[in-house]
Amino acid sequence: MFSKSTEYALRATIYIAQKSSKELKLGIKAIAEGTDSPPSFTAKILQELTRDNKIISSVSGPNGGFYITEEAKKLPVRSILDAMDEDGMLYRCILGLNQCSETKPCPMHIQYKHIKEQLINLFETKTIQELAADIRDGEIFINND
Amino acid sequence: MFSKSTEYALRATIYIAQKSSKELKLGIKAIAEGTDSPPSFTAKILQELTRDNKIISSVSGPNGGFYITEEAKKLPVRSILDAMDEDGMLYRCILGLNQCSETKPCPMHIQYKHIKEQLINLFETKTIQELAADIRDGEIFINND
DNA sequence: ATAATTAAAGATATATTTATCTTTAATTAT
DNA sequence: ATAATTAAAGATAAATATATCTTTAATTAT
Repeated sequence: MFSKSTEYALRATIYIAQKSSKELKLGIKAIAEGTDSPPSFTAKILQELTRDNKIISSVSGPNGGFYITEEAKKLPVRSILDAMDEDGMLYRCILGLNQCSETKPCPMHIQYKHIKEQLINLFETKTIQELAADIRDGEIFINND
Repeated sequence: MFSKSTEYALRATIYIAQKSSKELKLGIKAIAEGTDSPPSFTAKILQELTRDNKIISSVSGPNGGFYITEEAKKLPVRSILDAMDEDGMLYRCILGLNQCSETKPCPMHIQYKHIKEQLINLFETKTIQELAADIRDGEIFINND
């Protein structure tokens, strides 16, 4: 469905939202371990999410690390896809046709339409906060242990 | 959603199912043009679909080309994903976790579950024949013209 | 049989994705 | 101020996906 980069971005963001606060920042190593992701690659990805503090915030130096603001936690999960330049995935034709639309549908368009709408709805309405809350509450996991 | 290879495979198969018969085979050039796909890459992909005549059949030489048997037309669209080794996509965790399951769900599992079921259902029940019939009947398109 | 046509197979090329490593800059504690 | 710590930035490497081109094999028409 998504690229590895985006998977790591989603996992890292959810993990940070669950475990960190402005007072308790997370280092790259902890994040990578907590989400079963390669550390240096995750670092690169967090740079993208941190750019302009769009989604993740960071501070260099001792006791530095990554955290997410309460404001950013309210962003829809879709904003992570946006930051990774993969939001197009949600809206594309499932057969990869550029011209596919209501008036010029591909053979799978009508069937896929409903599914696509639900996918879009999921990513546009579910917030980072909500996913992190789930993980905190019950038996929800963000790694492979 | 899918790789370019799989998109081309889906488009080519549907196109062949709609336009060809054992009597009227289609050349690689016609298929590539009809589906807005790169010819030589499409040729490679058709080799995979033709292997063991699993999905597409082919004949070399003059008046040769690609066609699909009535039997193969009855295969679910999923069999194309199988042939392209991309059927895993339908069943994977949306966050890319190996251990994600009912009993060990990722933060998106419960929400995504319903959508995934519909995706699987679409690809497992819809046949190649049905998609080709749609395209024949009405205003359904398989290219970008 | 020969020539023409077409797909199959194989070699190669290019682009993109995934991943790591090194250097730099920022921040903090002492 | 200095040293230590941490992320940012940049360079590089490896793997995979995408794409093309050439040679071979199969088939058909003549």
